[in-house]
Amino acid sequence: MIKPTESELEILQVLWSEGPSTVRVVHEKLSGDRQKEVGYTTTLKLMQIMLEKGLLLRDESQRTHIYRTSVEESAIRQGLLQRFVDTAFRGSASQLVLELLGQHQTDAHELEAIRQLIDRIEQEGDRSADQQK
Amino acid sequence: MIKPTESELEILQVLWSEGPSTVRVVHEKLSGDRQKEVGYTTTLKLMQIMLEKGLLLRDESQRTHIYRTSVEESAIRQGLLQRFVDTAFRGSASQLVLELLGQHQTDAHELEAIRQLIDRIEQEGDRSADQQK
DNA sequence: TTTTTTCTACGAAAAAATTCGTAAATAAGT
DNA sequence: ACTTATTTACGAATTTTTTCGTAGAAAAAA
Repeated sequence: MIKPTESELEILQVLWSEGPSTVRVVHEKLSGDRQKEVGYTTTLKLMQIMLEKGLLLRDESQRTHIYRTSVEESAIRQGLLQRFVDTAFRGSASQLVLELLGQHQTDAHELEAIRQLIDRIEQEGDRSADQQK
Repeated sequence: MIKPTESELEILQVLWSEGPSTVRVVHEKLSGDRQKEVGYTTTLKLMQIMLEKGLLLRDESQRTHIYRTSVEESAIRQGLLQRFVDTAFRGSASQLVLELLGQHQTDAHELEAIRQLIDRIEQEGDRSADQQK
């Protein structure tokens, strides 16, 4: 399974939100947003490694290369999430949500959107026998 | 902030679910559950390090020491979750929930538990809201 | 043109995390 | 008693991740 490291994930985040970018742009975004203050070549090196790993692709037609992600954000997220639920919450999704909604004041609209999603999922699954305890 | 590594977290999980245990017990649990096959002294060393860090406590009154966690599971979970939401979902809790529910792995029980949780939160925010949909 | 800046490549150092071997002490088994 | 097994302590090797320095090419600025 694809498992980006923490630093790699930060870079992926930037590329997902900014689209294909140069090392310079990514580096400055990281320096700005976060309290992540590292040298330029550090970011460069990381992105080169990610290229080797196949996590990124790049356009080398210009001297200044342009990198883009090779993986779907949702695919990575799913993998990370699955792993996270397993390791941090022993597989209990509801426990995770409980914790999450407990600490953030998720606003009413989002809450409602989530509830509707649950309704939809439950309906879809209803054709198979109910599993209620 | 407390930040256990992945291996440390696995050990914490065992101790949270099994209660105070010896290295032997933890080690065997890890060997069994997972495809985590390491030597006994590796587990021992890890737990000793965790002791130094203050992540664990131990009873040394017997030769075979008994370790227990010094931190609340929920406290660790909160920290991990906060970090996870930030790094993997750029801080969007609702996005995380949506992704989570999108995965079909979430079974009916979990879904229902989450829905009830949301109902409860919505009620707290607005007491005159519908109870049922 | 000459100088300065910007970029990539590359190697390797530094830091963090994981792994294990060995020795000494205690306990258990025969 | 004596042999084997279990446990801790400790140091260090290994692996993974992160960091950066240096060199050379290309571009931009002066």
